[in-house]
This record gives sequence, C-alpha cells and structure tokens, in this order.
Amino acid sequence: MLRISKLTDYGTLILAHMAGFPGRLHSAAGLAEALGLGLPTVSKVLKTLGRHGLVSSQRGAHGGYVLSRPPSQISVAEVIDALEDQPFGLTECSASTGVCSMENDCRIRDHWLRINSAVRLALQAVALADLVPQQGGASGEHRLHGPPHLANRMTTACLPASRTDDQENRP
Amino acid sequence: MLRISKLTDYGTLILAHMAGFPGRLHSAAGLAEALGLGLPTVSKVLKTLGRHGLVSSQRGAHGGYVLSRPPSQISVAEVIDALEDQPFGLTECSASTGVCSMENDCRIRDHWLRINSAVRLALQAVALADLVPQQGGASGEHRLHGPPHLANRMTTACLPASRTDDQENRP
DNA sequence: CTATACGGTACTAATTTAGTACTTTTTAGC
DNA sequence: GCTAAAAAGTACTAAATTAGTACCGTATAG
Repeated sequence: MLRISKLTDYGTLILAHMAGFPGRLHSAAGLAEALGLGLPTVSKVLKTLGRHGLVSSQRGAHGGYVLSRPPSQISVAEVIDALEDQPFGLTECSASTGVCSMENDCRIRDHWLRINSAVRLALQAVALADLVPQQGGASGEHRLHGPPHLANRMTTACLPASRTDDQENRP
Repeated sequence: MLRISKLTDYGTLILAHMAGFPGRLHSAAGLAEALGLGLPTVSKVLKTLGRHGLVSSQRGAHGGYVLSRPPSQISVAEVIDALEDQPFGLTECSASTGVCSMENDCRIRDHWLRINSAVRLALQAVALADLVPQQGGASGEHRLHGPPHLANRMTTACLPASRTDDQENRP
C-alpha cells in the first residue's frame, strides 16, 4: 500500500540521527537507546545499511558505525533501496522485467514506469541532511534523543502503532 | 515496501480497460474474462470502486459498471485512495496524526509530509485516460485482453518527495 | 585473554493481503 | 408474477510478508 516498511522507517530515523553528528562513531546500542528502539532491530538495520555501503563499521571494542558519506550526499531513495527487499517500483512489472506475461501487450506498463520515475526523482531529491533541522553544527545541538518512542511511526501508511505510552511495546 | 497492493493494481487495470470504452456498461464477468482475472476478485474490486464513486453500477439483469466520470477526470491517486485501506502516506505518521508518541519532537515528520505531497502530486497528475494509449486518438485498437496474468505487477513504490529543485527528468 | 561490539544466518510469530464462498437485493424479460 | 442475471454485502480461510529474536562467529581495545 504504498508504504515503506517499519525497518526502512527505522533506518531513516537512525541515519537522520547520525547525520546530526557527522563523523561521530555510534554503537548500535547507543543508537537504540537514543531513539527508543530495540537493540536487535537497530542492529539488523545497521548491518543492512553497512552491506549497502551507507554506513561504515568499526568492529571490536569501541567500535560502531559512521555515515560513509556526508549527509548531503545520501538520499532517501538510497536508504529505501538498501532496506526494502524488492527493487524500487510501485508495481512489480515496473520494478523488474519478465515477471508478467502480459508485459508485451500491456499498455499500462509504460505509464507505471513513468510514474515510478517521478516518484523516484522526488525521493532522490531528499538527502539525509534535509532531515536534520538544526543540523549545522555538528555537535550535539539537537536533541533527538530522549525517550523516544516511535514505536511505530513508520509505515507507510500504516502501521499500527500500538502503544502509546512509553515503553510498552518495545521489546 | 513502497508498493501498491495487487487489488489496486487490478483496479487500475480494470479502470484503464473501461476507459477504453467510454460510456459502455461492463459486467464484472465480462471484465474478468477480458483481463484474465478471477471473477470474485474483479467483483470485489468493482464493489469497492463503486463505494468510492469511481464507477456507477446498474443492478439486475443486463446490469454492469460504467466509469462515473470521463477517464481524463479520474487520477491514479484516486484509484489508490479507493483501494488501499490505509490513508495515503509513506509512513503512518505522515498519513495520520496522533499515532506516534514522538510526533512533537520528531524532526523527520515534516519532511515525510513533504515527501508525501510530492509523491501524491505525481500520482494525481496521471489520469486513467493517460493509461489508454491509443484511446482518444482514434484508433480504437487496443488489445488488452488475453490471458493476463499480472501476477504481481504492482508493488512498491516508493515515495517521493520533492525537495530539491527539480531535476525532473522525464524518462 | 577478556569484554565489547559488529557480521551473518536462521527461525518464529504476527500482521497483512488475497482469494473464495454464501446470502441478499435489484431489475430485465418472459 | 416468476425467473434469471447481475450487483451488494459479509464473513472466512489461506497465503504471503514483515517484524522481531536468538545464536553463533569474528575482530579489536585494553
């Protein structure tokens, strides 16, 4: 339903948070704390982001993650590409070729391809740096931390969020 | 994952097909046949589209469905609104208010709202008439039927946004 | 050499989506 | 009227996805 998955939402949040501290090393545990997310979940997301080259990792004690590139050089589209399993596209036929037997005869496909491009351009136009309001600094000027609970902010349109109070459903 | 559901995809296909025969009454069975989809499924989609006013129905023997408005006046965004359960929005927080406890503190939310708007605009810009290639023009030759199987053509779509100036590139 | 922290894989559970079945209402045609 | 075609409504079952968790392996600072 035109929604991004929760993990992608978490990823965006994590990266936007990191974008507020350019160059700083963040441990998965620290990020989980700061954002109010579960450690296993944050870990999972960071591993995936690392595999896609959006963050670089430093293993061992005192290790952690850093953005691989300046926040202005990483777009939301890339975050989505990294975290969503399927290739970008509103319809499967617009994401890959050969999945639909109607393909050659389908008059709608070309249009989906165009619609996809438009959507993608819009997403490419937004960089992580744009998601950090008072970012200019670099040091801890923003307060993103705190007891966050965005338990379920993401989803596209959808998520259930369930909770409302502070800690409950966060494992 | 930024994808539209299959039912929405079917709906788009059905409506685009109908758009090729303006004013003509189509029975659910006839459409199912022409598009190679299951009758129960087509019925379900048409009922929903009817409830949202995109098609008008005529009950009883020789009944059927017709587009409620000219194909140029129905946008893809409306089709999505009618068939997707959740309200439009890439993230839940951008679709509704009050679902996320971080809301007031979330710096990312405003951006998601902007991104949503951009995506939505892109979808509103495409009308059913645009999905019927040789339609208004004159040839009435379209052959959309056949054994279709659009098994899963639709899926993710991601969303978009807009921010940076445009670089729109129209593929 | 030990504690910390990332990396990979696999599994289970929950949520969503799709599809189907059955019943009711409406209307054209005999 | 009666009958058949066709939409409308409701509910349920099954399938597919997503989310979250666990566990084990590897690297490194002190």
